[in-house]
Amino acid sequence: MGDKIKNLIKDALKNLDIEVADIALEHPADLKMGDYSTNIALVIAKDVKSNPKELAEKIVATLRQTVGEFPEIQEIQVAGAGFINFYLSRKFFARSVEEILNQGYNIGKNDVLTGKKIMIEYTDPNPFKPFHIGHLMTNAIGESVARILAHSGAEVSRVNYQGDVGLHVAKAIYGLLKNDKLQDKKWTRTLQAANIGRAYAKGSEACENNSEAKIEIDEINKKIYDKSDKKINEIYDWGFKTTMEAFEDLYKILGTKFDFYFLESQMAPIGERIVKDNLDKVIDAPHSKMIFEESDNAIVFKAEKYDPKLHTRVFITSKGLSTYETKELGLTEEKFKTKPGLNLSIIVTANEQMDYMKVVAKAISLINPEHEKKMFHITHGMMRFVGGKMSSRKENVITGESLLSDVRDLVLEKMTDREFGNEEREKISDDVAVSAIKYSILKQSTGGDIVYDFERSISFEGDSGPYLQYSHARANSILEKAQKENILPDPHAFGVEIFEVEKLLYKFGEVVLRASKEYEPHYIANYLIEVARAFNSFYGNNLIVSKEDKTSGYKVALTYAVTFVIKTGLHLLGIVAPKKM
RNA sequence: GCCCUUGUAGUUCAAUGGAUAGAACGAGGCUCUUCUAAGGCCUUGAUGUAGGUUCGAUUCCUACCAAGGGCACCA
Repeated sequence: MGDKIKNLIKDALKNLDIEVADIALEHPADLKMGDYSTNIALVIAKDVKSNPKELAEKIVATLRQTVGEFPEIQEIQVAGAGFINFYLSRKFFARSVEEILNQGYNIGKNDVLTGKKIMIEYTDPNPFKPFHIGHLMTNAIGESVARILAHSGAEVSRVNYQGDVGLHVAKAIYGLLKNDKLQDKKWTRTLQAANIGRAYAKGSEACENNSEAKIEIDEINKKIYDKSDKKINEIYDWGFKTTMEAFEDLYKILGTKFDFYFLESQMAPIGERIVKDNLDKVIDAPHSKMIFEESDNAIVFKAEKYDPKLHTRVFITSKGLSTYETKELGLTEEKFKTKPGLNLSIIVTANEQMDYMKVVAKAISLINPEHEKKMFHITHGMMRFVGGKMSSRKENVITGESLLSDVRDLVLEKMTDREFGNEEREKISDDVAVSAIKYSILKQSTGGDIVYDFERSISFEGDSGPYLQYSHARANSILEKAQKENILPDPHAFGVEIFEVEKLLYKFGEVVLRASKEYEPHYIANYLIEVARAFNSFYGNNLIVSKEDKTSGYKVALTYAVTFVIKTGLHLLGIVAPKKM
């Protein structure tokens, strides 16, 4: 529709002997100001030496001569400083409702990424450490972006990258060795994993405050690498399996299914090979710059030579161990190998990793420019909470599991007066809890920090995930009633009134497209709230299912369209929309 | 010190260079013998400071102020 209006304006301008390169057409923020709006008169007024308002009137007069051929357009008006507003017709909205019914859950799809292979890495919790709400944040964003890109036609692979070796594992094993109770196998997988997380916190604390413990932890670390100690090997195998499986349990509830797992220990030798192949290699000869060079017995990359905003980072330590940066080189290569023909490799992390990711990216651009061009880093803000910084090294960490169960309890409390089977009740409480948490993360743009507020994140009112689910469930309940009363959806049985919710529904595809181009789920979250609000208002002011009402079939059709849009939109946020709640 | 984020109602967040800066929470009032009140309706309140570009700036540029993060062997 937008293109049609643009062409219409172009033709009108041509009639007035005005040529323009591009016409900005937008949806006014306020529905009273029309469905589409252009500022073209304001933009070109100066060039054609005219007053914007008069020019707008002139353009509108010309537009009106041809607009009769377009039954979708009801009215064109000049408003404000010289805006031209287009009001769409009753027929247009009815047609858009019909279109949504035809598309069903395919609504909002586009094909800008059709044929593209995209890999997206997110979540990345480390075995032996707690899965905390920071991981929940990365998971929510990554999963949502993955689904949005798939809705734009991309072939998406989900990837998880995890630190299976390193000091954190040694700390956890130290904590376990010092406290047998934390190794108890009689608990559920989830509780065992929580104990391992506790052991990590204890080991970490000991490492900071006790020099003997630090030496012991270093010993353990060596033994983990060379696998020389049977007892440690046993604990390692159990701890690795237990924490990894506990993560899987959580992914199931969260609605994530990874296609590939990469482990740091496996990436290290691949990265080391790349570093060694490029050691002292001179590139960009006139300036005799090198990629990797030796400095203080370590192998480093002096990125500031290429970009003054970057800095030097160590890739291989003086002890010969590869750092995160080197493993990242290996990981990048592995990703492209795993998925031949990969067009885009996305990584989602907190923004504290931004600067060194840039250094790594610079190194890759020198080694393999083709890969670097296909990489994209989505950074999100830090999850912080009232009362200080959260750290899994201390025990003031909120784990994903504990947060979920707290929210679930509140949901169950709220559901006591509704009738459900036990299994159904469990499933719905999971879905609503996940929705409360994910929505509180996804409703804001990904750049900034999130101040974590327990009360707020579990809110079921207003601007929340459960509000969206509730709106969807209510709509479904109406559809059930309509079915019982044998009122079929009929997109042609409309009356004169145009409901606000109709004016929102047809924009869904544009919102998905924008979210997909900018990797920003919050556009969808905000849009869905608007739709839900408009629907709830419609619901409150209209009797939808009614034998006496000749337009009831249309209202039912509209309600169907709302469920398709909300359910599909929630899916793109990684949230399930239950039929009842 | 240098680099990167971010500064919007009391609070948490929106606003593809546009019109009267939107929500939600909070506070106050109304609303369920019609389809789920986790709802609806009404009232209340904000662009860090100083310049610049522009017909028009929350948005772009510069400086300053404030918060957070990063800057060599942790990830």
